[in-house]
Amino acid sequence: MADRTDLSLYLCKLEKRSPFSEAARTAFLALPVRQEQFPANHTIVSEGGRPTRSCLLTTGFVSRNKSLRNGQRQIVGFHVPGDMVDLQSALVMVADHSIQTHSPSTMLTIAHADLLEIAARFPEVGRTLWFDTLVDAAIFREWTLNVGARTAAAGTAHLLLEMHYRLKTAGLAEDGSFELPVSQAELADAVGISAVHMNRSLQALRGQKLIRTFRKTVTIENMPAMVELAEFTPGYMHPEGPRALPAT
Amino acid sequence: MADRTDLSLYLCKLEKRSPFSEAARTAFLALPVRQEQFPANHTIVSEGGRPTRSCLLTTGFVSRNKSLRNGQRQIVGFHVPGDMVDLQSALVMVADHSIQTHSPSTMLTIAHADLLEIAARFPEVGRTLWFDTLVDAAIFREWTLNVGARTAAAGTAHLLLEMHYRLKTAGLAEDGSFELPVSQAELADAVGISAVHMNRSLQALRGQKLIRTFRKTVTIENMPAMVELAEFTPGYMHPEGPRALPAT
DNA sequence: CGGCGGTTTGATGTGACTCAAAAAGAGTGG
DNA sequence: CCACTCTTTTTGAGTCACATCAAACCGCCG
Repeated sequence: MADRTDLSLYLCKLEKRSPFSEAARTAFLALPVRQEQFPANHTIVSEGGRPTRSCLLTTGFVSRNKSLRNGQRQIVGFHVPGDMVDLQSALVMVADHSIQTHSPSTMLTIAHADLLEIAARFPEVGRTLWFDTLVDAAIFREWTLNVGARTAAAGTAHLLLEMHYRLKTAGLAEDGSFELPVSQAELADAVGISAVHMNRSLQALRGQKLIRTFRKTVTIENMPAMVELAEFTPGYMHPEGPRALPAT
Repeated sequence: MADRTDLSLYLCKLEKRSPFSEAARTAFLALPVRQEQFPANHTIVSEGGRPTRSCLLTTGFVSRNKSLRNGQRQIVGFHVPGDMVDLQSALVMVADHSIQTHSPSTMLTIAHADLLEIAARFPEVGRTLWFDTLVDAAIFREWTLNVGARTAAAGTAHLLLEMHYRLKTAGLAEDGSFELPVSQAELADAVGISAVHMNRSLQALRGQKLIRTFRKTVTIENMPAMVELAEFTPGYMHPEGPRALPAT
């Protein structure tokens, strides 16, 4: 799970969903990658930019956000190691949102042309990347619900549960504990509330002994109550993987 | 643009983005479809359901929504004729949201197996469907911004502008006028505000002579002011189409 | 030790919600 | 064409969740 300079981390995740042929696996691992390092709070892609490579996050923490003229920022998603952060740029030419690190991060970048080529050559690879995009979209939908319909406390709880779930899947959480290198102001931008109110929502969760925080580590103390409050059901992330390929 | 019992409507839209080979075009039009009719306010897919066919909307108006236990409902997207409403179910087995008609609608449905098969056989088809999903995701992101960061009036304006833009692209709007067969309560669920507040937001827009409404017809009277208020930039829908396929 | 980003607290304002009921349309059947 | 019902829109009043502003506090780093 540690720092890798090859794509096996991502391959592993993809194949957990549906296996590749031997040839696809070989070609995938042979994709030319470039490793890049970024400091914390660094903007990797800006809204309106035209990235030329897609990024696989191997260590660190990044977010995707959009902003309004008045300075209001909305974080529309977080990414954890093992995520293809900028898969969409493979096909979409101009970025409709920014991507930013929250802790020092390392990425493996792949040229779009290479990604499209392997997707075209091996249908199972294309299908899996498409599925990745579908899961991404499902997470955005849930986030809309979070921001639009849930109360501040429930939305916050939901965000924490999602991050816990995803980090655990990536092997980066234990016993309901995980590192969240994100300030309260940033969490607020993700849930669509003010920083002050985020602070008070977290206090409420702590007061009810649902969570505990120390430095940037969050511990979920009462998982059932959190799940109940947030109405969290991880099904929307589709851990079951994609539909099996029709027999050919 | 009218009622068609074949897929040429959708093919047309897809090929405006990037052309298919002759063989792909033929295979696409030969996909076995089934035409289905639904009345208004009919639930086509329920959250948790397992649809077996994907739907292309040919006439009517539908939405995708998720709800909370307390009855709060969030509409996460609308669809206009020419949209593949349920493309995602081709790969994702269990629906994470419901799909509902708002006016009498007719759909062409395609078996998932057929869709996956043609996507695998013709890389350009797979790529185009993937792109469709990417645009879908981009719209969800903008919607999150709408619900989380914009004020009620600006969010409402943005929603109206997006619907106008998409309907116009589908040839269903003229001179800033379009049919929106959706009640104010439903619009409220889309913008994440109460029905009463939606009513007052619409009154505000009317009061400033930005829009006019008659029955279910909305007319945008002052396009520049609306665009300014909503900070609407259609770029997020990526009308430029996908990146060109790498020369093989 | 001073400066700095982040967290916490308090006070006050307001945008949006809820409840309730009237008014206006739309659909149905006689 | 009217009477009836049902839905949708509109209005008013009272309340609450959340925003804003401002200042204090804290841990961290140089």
